[in-house]
Amino acid sequence: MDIREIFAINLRAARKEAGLSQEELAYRADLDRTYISSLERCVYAASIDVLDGLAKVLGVDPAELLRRPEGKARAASGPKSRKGSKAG
Amino acid sequence: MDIREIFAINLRAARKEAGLSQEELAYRADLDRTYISSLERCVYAASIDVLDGLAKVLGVDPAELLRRPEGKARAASGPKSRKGSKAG
DNA sequence: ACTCACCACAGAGTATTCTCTACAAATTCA
DNA sequence: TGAATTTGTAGAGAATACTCTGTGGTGAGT
Repeated sequence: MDIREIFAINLRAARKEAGLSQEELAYRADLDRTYISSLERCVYAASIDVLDGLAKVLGVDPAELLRRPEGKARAASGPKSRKGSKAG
Repeated sequence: MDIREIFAINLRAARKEAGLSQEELAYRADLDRTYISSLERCVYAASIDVLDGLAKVLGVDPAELLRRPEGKARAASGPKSRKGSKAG
């Protein structure tokens, strides 16, 4: 599990915990909405300045956002083809 | 205390702890020597990829490098004017 | 004085992050 | 089904991280 993924997972979790949309978080952290989206999809490696800004808004410690999730969530690696069971 | 400073302090401490020079650390982490120097002087905001690479080489947790030093270190702020008016 | 190892610092170039605009899929609500 | 909200994604440009090269300063050992 790479550091971007750890960060992405923690970021999304903390964001939801705070009850914020990507847009609202972006606004408060003075960042772009699409960039938040990218971070949660591991597109970029955020700088520690960005990390710090997000942590402040989310009310967590910066180091917390890089902490590898304990349960380790091996299953979360790939959403396989979830399209099949649509049955609609 | 800004996040770059926290990182700089922790990086330098971990590096010395590991008994490495900036050059040796740079080599092992596949980074440039002058860049390591810059990071320890808060010139740049490292990306989390770099942070992760350095943490691996130094044998510490990535989150550890962002952990605010306990205690304080308020005194270490500035090397006063050590120039001594050299005058050409 | 000389060498050696280590570090600060600057300038220019390359690579990557981050912003902005725009469109579309997914989700929620009525 | 339809409207509002949220998120994914793409492309182009501005900002900044990161590399490479070179200069100089400091302290230890000879």
